[in-house]
Order: sequence, then C-alpha cells, then structure tokens
Amino acid sequence: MNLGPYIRERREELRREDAAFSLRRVAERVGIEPSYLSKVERGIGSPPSEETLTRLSAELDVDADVLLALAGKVSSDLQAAIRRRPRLFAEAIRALKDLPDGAVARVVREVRDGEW
Amino acid sequence: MNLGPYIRERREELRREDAAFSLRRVAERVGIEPSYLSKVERGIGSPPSEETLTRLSAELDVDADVLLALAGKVSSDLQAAIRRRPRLFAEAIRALKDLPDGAVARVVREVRDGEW
DNA sequence: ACAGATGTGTAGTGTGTAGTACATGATACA
DNA sequence: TGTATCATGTACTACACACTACACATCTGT
Repeated sequence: MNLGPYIRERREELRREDAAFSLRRVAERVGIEPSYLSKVERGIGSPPSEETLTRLSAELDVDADVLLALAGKVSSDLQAAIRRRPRLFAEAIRALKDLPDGAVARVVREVRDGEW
Repeated sequence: MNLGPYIRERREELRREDAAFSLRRVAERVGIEPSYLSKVERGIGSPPSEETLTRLSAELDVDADVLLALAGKVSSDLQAAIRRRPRLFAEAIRALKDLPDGAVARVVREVRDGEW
C-alpha cells in the first residue's frame, strides 16, 4: 500500500460517518494547505515531514510508525535509540530482521515481562 | 565524541605508521575533495552522506554504524528492516531501548542460537 | 437557484544537503 | 633553497525537501 491511497481511503472511511473529515477540514486541523494534502493523497511530490505525518496519524487515528514507513521514514525516537548504542542495536536489528513476525513478537514479550 | 575529531584522531593514528593516511590521500581514495574532508574533520558544514561515510569507515577500518551514528544517521539497511514491519520493529526497539547493554547483548545471543 | 464548501492545478518559496573549485598559506625534506 | 606535499579558507553550486498562495472548476444542501 502506498502512502497517498492509504491516507485517502482512511479519511474517506471516517468521512462516511462524519463530514468533518473533508480534505479541507482535515488539512486545516493538521495545519497544512488543502492543495498540499490533495497532492499527498494522490502521491504527487515529496511526502510530508515526520511532524506533519505524526499530526495526520493522530487526526486519522492510525499508527504513526506505519504512516512514516509508508512515507519511507523511520520515527526519530527510534533512530535516536539506535544512534545511542549503534553497534548493539545494529546487531540486534540485523539479528531480528529475518525472523518471522511471531518470533519477533515473542522476543518483545519475553523482554517485557522477563527478568532482564 | 563528535564525528570530526573521531575521524581526525583515527586518521592520525593510522598515519603514524603509514604516511598514506594524509588528509589528501585519504580524501582521494574515498573520492571526495581534500577541502571537504578537512571541513568534515573540523565539524564544519553538513556531515557526509551515508555512502561517503561508509567508504570512509572502510578506509579507516572503523565500524560504519558508529560513524553514521556520530553523523546523526542510521544505516539505510536498518531503516529498511524497520519500515518493512513498522509496528513490530517499533515495539521491539522501544522495548530494548532502556535495557542495559548486557541485557540487549543477551537478547541478541539468545535470538541467534536459540530456537525461534 | 445559488451560497458555500469541496478537491485540484499551477507557480513559486525558503531551507538544507552534500558536496566542488580554486586560491592561499604552512611544512617537510633533499 | 627550492619544490613538493600538506591542510585550510572562501566562494559557489545543483538538487531535493517540504511546503505556501491563490485561482479555478465542481459539487452539495436548502
């Protein structure tokens, strides 16, 4: 799924139940120009900045990390965590990256409620 | 440690044993202008791109992820791994980010030779 | 019917990135 | 004492990013 269609579909879904989710009104609440949101939804030009995407994700009630990923970005707090201990986190991510979803989820659970 | 001094110190260390590690010669092998490397080593202007930093790390025999981190960047292959499964990896990294080094290292080892 | 709202087209803006080009001044060394 | 190599200063550039401004045509609700 691409960023533009994903946003458009989500917005139109919300709009079916609430007219406040027109492109113009959403753009206004997010703090960008309607013409810009229109282009974003059609995938024209460069995707919004992290800040704008984060506000948009809150407005549309979708996961910010997913929206950022669709825009080809990674949340700056995750980047900061990696930069803080680059060797360690690079190793960890490369170790996890080819595991199936279930295995990664299990690691997360074990870390969370295990004794580390 | 900042990027510039880190590079400079490493290069001068190598240079004590091999005159081929002058700023000019290194710049030439890496494929950038000497004046630019000079500025990088003094922390002036924007840090090099990921590609340039990677070549520099190979030339100076230092960890590329560390060099990128000092430049405020994260390797694009790590970013791609996160973007591929954003919810999962965001969760994993946020779960690991406050653990002490030893605990993270242990997770890596367990993942690596455990049955996942 | 028409006032207001809606989505889109075109053009332009400021800022950052990742450098190059070339001149200048310092050092080494033979 | 040159001359070859060294580091640095100044100026400039091409391009991408993340938008804004505003006019325009279309649609909707009463």
